[in-house]
Amino acid sequence: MELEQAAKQLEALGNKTRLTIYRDLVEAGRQGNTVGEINERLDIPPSTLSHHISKLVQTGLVSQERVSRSLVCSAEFENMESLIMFLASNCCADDSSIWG
Amino acid sequence: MELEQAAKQLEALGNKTRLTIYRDLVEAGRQGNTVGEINERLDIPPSTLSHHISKLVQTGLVSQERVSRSLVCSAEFENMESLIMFLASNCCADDSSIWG
DNA sequence: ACTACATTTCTGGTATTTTCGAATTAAAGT
DNA sequence: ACTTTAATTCGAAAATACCAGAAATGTAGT
Repeated sequence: MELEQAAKQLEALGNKTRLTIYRDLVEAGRQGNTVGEINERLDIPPSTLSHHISKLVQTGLVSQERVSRSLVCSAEFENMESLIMFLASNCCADDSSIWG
Repeated sequence: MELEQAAKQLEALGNKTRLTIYRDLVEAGRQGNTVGEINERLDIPPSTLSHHISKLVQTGLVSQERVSRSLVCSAEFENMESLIMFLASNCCADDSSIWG
């Protein structure tokens, strides 16, 4: 992964609200959650929520798929893994210390 | 690690300049780099650089120690590892897929 | 005390982010 | 076509981030 993309993903996660949203999606697993469900659970106004989700989608950490009237959001686990890999290989002293 | 602290650290790393600074410190290893060395290598104006480093220090990702007239900055590897652990355990589908 | 050096803090300007109500678009049922 | 539901986009305010020159601070040598 390139530094610039990593920085953008880190920035997207570097906000309490968005990190909470992302974690909620992780908990939901592959099947994801609709925007409405996230809204109900976390009590974030629709427009605010939409912007935050949009930021996560832009960076590839979350994907969206329309199912009838709802938009289902899912965590993109593979991209998160890539980000973690980036941090471990570029930002750690020695991989063995953490991967061992 | 708590969500709020993780968000702050992610935010600190979620900036191209700061992520570059941090990587530079990782490369320098335990012995670190003085602010002046970072300044020379990355060509960032002193005041700007100082602010960025300060943000990294605030979140615990970097530490500073005065050595004579210079300030030596070092990456706090253990805190970075904690952050990676947080991401892997709270923000990934299944640890086994990445730690295997 | 004076000078040089290393870095921070001050200051101010510009840009971006965050927030959220209101208006709008999209989809589905009646 | 009309209504309801689901979510986005618009618009505008407040807060925060970013940048960098100038001034101040701390440290060491003369």
